[in-house]
Amino acid sequence: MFQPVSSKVSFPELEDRNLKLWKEREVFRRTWDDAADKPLFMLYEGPPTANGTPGIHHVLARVFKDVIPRYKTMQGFRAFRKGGWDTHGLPVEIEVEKQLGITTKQEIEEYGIDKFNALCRESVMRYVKEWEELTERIGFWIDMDNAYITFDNGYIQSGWWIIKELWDRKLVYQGFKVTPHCPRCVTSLSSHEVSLGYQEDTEDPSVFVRFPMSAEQDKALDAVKSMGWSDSGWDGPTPSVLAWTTTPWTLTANLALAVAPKEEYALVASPDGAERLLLAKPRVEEVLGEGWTVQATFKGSELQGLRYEPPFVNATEHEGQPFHHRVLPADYVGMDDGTGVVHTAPAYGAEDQELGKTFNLPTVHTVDLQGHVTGDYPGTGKFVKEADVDISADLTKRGLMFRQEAILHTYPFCWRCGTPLLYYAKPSWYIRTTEYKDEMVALNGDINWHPEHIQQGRFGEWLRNNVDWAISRERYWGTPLPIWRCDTCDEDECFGDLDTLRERADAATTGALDLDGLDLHRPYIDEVTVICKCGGTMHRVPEVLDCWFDSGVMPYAQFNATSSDDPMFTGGQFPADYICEAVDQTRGWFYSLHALAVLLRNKPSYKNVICLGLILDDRGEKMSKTKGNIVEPWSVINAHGADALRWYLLTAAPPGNARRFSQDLVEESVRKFLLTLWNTYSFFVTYALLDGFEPTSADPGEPVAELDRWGISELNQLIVDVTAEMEGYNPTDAGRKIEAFVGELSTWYVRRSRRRFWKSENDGDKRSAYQTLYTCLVTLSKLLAPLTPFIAEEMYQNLVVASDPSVPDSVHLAVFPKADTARIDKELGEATQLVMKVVSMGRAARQKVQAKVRQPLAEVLVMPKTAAEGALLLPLADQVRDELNVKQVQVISDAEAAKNLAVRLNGSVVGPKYTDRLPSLQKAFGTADKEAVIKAALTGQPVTVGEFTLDAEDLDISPSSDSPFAGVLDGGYYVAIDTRMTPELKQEGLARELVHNIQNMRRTADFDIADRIVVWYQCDAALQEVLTSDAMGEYIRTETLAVRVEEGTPDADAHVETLKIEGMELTIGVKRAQG
RNA sequence: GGGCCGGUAGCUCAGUCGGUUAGAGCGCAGCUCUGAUAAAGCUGAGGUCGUAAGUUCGAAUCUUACUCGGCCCA
Repeated sequence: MFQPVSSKVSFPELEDRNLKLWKEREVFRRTWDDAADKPLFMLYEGPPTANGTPGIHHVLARVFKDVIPRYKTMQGFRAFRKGGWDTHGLPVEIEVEKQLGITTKQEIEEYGIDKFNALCRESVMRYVKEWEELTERIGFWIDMDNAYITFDNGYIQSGWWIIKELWDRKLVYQGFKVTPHCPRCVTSLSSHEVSLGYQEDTEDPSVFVRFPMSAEQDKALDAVKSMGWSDSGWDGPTPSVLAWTTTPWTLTANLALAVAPKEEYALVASPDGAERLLLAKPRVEEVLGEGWTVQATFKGSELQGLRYEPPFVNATEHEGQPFHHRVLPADYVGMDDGTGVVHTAPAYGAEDQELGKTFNLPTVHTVDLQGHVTGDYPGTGKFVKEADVDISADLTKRGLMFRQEAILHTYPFCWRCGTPLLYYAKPSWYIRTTEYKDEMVALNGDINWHPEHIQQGRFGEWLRNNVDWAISRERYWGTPLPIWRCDTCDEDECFGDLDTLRERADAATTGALDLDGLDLHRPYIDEVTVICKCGGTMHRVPEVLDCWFDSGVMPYAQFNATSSDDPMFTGGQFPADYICEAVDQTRGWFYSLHALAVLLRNKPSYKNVICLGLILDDRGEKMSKTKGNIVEPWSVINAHGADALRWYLLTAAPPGNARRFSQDLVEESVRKFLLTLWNTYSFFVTYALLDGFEPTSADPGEPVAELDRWGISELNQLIVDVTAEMEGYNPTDAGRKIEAFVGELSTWYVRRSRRRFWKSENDGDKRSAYQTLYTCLVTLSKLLAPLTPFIAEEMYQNLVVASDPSVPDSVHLAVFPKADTARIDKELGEATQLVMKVVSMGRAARQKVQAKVRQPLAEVLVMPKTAAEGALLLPLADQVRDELNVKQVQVISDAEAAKNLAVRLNGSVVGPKYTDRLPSLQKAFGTADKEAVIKAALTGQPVTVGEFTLDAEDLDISPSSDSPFAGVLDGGYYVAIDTRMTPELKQEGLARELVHNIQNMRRTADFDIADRIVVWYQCDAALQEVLTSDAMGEYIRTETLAVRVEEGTPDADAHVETLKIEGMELTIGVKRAQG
């Protein structure tokens, strides 16, 4: 027998109960341990950082991560779900800096790297407990007991192995990376820190500088010939390229001039002909004003290779070859400011550096890390902003300054100390991902992206514009870069494992260290020195690896793999079947996973990915700590429960879209879906208990009742749909379809079936109704299990486990439903939709004439749109009759319908159309055969009235007011009720009115549904006639479970009310019958 | 400045291949029904489908430009 289920429910309590049940029965563990023979389904958990409390956006990701493995488990897979923690990186260090009240690297080193890193280690796991609690509470099943942690030695060694693999393939190199740098703090700033310090209206110099073309040029260059160059030099004044900059100090490091390859450039001569300048044609007038004449024009691409004289001598050779300063093409050059020629100093601009890499330019520094000019330049020794003055003066003196002004613009300053930031190229370690760009792009095509547009859009775009991946950071708390450099000969060597390192370690200095027990972090690993082949001593380079590298090695490091023969590669643990993160991971984890897998295995590392949009607040703004609009997940969960939150997050919006979040919307989704489901469930259990219904596991066979056949048909269609959506990684539409089904189950199936459960005979029809509803509820519990695991478990336990010990003891160990497509009856589905349409129109018709549904009527007329629909409707006429409370349903033709309709000209259409001919049309229309006109118009045919041909739009058809039928016309359907009353109908109406009132009294008196009662009444003759008539009296007793209905004074303890029915007053008393 | 996504009722969202009258839920107003419901039903108010142009017999849907919002990059 089932446990009774109240319609009142607290979802949070229900969830606590089931959390305990899962724990006691070890359900999650058994999905793995008892499934050793099943195929693996791999989830890779993108590790969160546990140095802050989880927010609602984390819940979003965790719910979507959870849904798919739960579904796959029920489909017969062994779902691998190992948790993980991201523990390294700058945010952790900044947190500790705050704690210590320090801000610079120097202070960290003074404090002691060992102590600093110990604090980092502590800090990063500070909120692990909160994360674990929330994870468990929302029902995200992931193995947190065996989570991988990126700071573990085992994890670090996997990273080392991968660096070594890439190193051996010559894919790791040291180059320069331009970063925003604070010369006072002597440190790089993260992009987040930079964005804290932008200042508008900063005054800076704005200088236009001549770059005279070199006397020596490449003979192959057509452009220089047309400018008048030959072996003997320039014919006429030497032309100069004109370029613009706001940082004169970077001119000391100028190595190239960049032009837009697709734009047009012009060689122009000054009005007096003494000067010739080359710049972008669209910029000529704005920069030079009027009077300059165009001598020749060139595509930017034609200028590539043009040699010029740099303002300062800074490089004459590179990699053993003579170096010449040249014009080079770059897509980033714009036409909106400057001269369309961009001065390029690879050491002091990110784009400059990229261009430098493309064309193999050296990186020449003329400024030190404190921002002081070095070498032999104007202003040497001064801070760059002061040196600007000296440099400008020098250029003016040498005639290279074309124009000098000042501008106001937005410039970044250090958020800590207010010093202007410099973009500065620092040595950095790279992985040569560009070598595998084509493979990365191609293999991205094998990944199943949701939403699809990310694949060729944001992610594809990112891959196509790939630049080498900078993987090192000059910091402390991170995986140390396993590269040692010789003090003597500068040789670098990479160590991929501890054994090799141990063999090569310098016993004299390292001997005392126990490598196996060593914390592989700084500063300890830095103490290990190695003897170089040259005999010198090698020290580890100071850098640590970026935490994105940590995340990218996760597929291998979570198994502590240290070789490409590791069993994980052949055991199905790679690649992942599924990952899920928010869209901000496009350049983060999605990329780091993909890049490393392509480089290492020439394979994608995930097959399917759901890429989630951001969560915004209820006003559509991004949630952030500073705005204070963060929604705390616990308050939502405590108020509405985890299933409610899950359901809302899963179904309210497509996962890829940015979405607004508000607690009100969660509440709405509870009311709309969870409560409807619960009430249906509660209804079933309540009546099943009354009737002693026991489910059988045997297939009850084809149900007899049309309604049951419909329910089962819709249910099987639902299984087909939900399975398809889940297989397509679309839990949102799966959920929406379930919601639609539950709605119809509750408001159509159950409402229509109420009397079948309520009637006293325990016959086959009743049993069929129970069996149908039972089947629907049990199937729903399984379909819902991945989405709302708690309520699904609650229903399954009570409906299935309690009465059948042979089934799995948790819905999450059960098999996902399989559709019986033979039971899907599409025609019946359409017919039922039609019934709903007709019933809806019938109610509208009743409403029009204020005819209560409680009052039976003789007949309803239905004109369907097509004859075929009429045939579809007829077998279900009973349902229409019942819903509309009429004695008869008649399907009628257009012609018959026309009798009850009126037609007039649609003035607003006909008026403008016929203007002055309107009176004669009206005359003709007045004498026309109205029924013929209506009939034609209903079928959409044009109709001839006198000399006029009228279309449907010219006519306005409406139910006729002088017909006894009150009708409604909508979309080609006509439904009309017969408003004529007979004494019998009237009496029946009164009887129903009495039943209605007595039922209300039962409820007010708080009787149990099954209580038998005694009824007393005092009323006038008309009502008494109803109460005492054979047919109606019996009907009233049956409906109200009355053992006696008698005239007289109620017992003193009866519940008594005085009522008015149809203007007639009566007094009724009700009381529980004895025994 | 570049890339991607979105803009449909007061709110949250559907809208299939371009095709009849652009829908649902919530909210609001009125009515009805009800011994499962914290429900449900009916009616009404509420829409320039972001704007404009184009393609087409026909555009919420396709194309282009613009605009607003969001994200990423520079």
